[in-house]
Amino acid sequence: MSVRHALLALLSEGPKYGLQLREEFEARTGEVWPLNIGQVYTTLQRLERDGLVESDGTGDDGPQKGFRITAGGEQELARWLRTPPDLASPPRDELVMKVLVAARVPGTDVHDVIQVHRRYLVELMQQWTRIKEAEAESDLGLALAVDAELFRLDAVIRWLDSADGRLKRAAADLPRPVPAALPRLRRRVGGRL
Amino acid sequence: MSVRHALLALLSEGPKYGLQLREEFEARTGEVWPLNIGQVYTTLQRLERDGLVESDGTGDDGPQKGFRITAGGEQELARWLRTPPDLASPPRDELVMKVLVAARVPGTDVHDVIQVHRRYLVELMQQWTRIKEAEAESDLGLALAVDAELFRLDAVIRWLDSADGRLKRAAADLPRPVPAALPRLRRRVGGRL
DNA sequence: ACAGCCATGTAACTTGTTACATGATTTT
DNA sequence: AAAATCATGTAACAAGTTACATGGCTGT
Repeated sequence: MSVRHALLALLSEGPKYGLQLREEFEARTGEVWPLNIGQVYTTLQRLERDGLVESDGTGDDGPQKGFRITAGGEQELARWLRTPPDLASPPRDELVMKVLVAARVPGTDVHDVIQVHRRYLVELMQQWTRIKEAEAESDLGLALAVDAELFRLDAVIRWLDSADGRLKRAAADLPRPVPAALPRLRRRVGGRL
Repeated sequence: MSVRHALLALLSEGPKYGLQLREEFEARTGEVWPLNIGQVYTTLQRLERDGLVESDGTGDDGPQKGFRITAGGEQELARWLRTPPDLASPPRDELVMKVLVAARVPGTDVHDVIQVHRRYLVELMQQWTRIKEAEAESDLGLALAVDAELFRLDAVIRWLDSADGRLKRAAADLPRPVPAALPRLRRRVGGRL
């Protein structure tokens, strides 16, 4: 749902063709987010089907087949830009899932699992930091994209540490607290917009 | 790729059937991550196809059709728990994309877009905090899941603030710095494990 | 002439979602 | 007997990935 709107945004600056869209997408994200070319074409097809873009004669049945955004497309783009992503039921983070689930797999030490991942995350942050120092000064998109990743990784590391603490405390307090079958209540957050 | 392994982990504690897997998954994540029941069944089919789980006679062709993990499944689970997620080319965050892309959509004020989303994120954090205060004491899974979300949201907010600053500075320094066509270099990070 | 690139596309697959269909058992 | 809930599944779709096929143009 994200790439779709990004392409729409690029087209709002003027007609573009497939490969060009990929290049501009990657340029704006400092080459940090590669974009599959196959997806560009299939996404363009769906956008056309939904009436958000249309072919602008040039290069039909040839190279550099241009697309232009429609009025409906402009409208959808404006809507998207002001609508917060649906964070209501949060994305299932893989690392979080590992920890939640590893805590009870027989023969597995959760703290081991946590530390293995923590080391990897710290190393990743160092790599991104090096890239940022070397190149981000001249490339705003790169700086923003790398920052986003650094903030994200930092948050994950801090969560791992807090989870490690919580799990240690829980293990000390009650050896096996297993609240096996609780009454089910489904949580609902957000949804106001 | 995440749910698949979570189910495997649940089955490593003993045979389970479909609905039961959903219930236990949601219990461990404090009901914060709802799990679609349809996905449970299709994932079980794929796991069986791949030889990671097998049906344990009980309830075949009836209700409570049990599955048990195979040796291959145990092995795959252990591998997964120690393999860091591929963070090399980072996930395309929708909010980050909006900002990177909104910066240049004609007739759009990036700072507006940023502030709209910032307000929403702060409100979401407050909601999660309330839930945590009310219920997390008695539910470790919920506490961990909510913490993960709080850390994540906090990171996003801080990134929004830093991006806002960066964009303001960039606008002041050079009115339109557009480095239109840079030499393409694709970034590679990680990949060591 | 041929290698290499630019450019567009298609096929097959995975993960995930929603909605619907179908029975069996339990509750009222 | 009807309604609710438990339980399993299927169909159709969206988004994303990889790999392959095809053709035009360019430089050697």
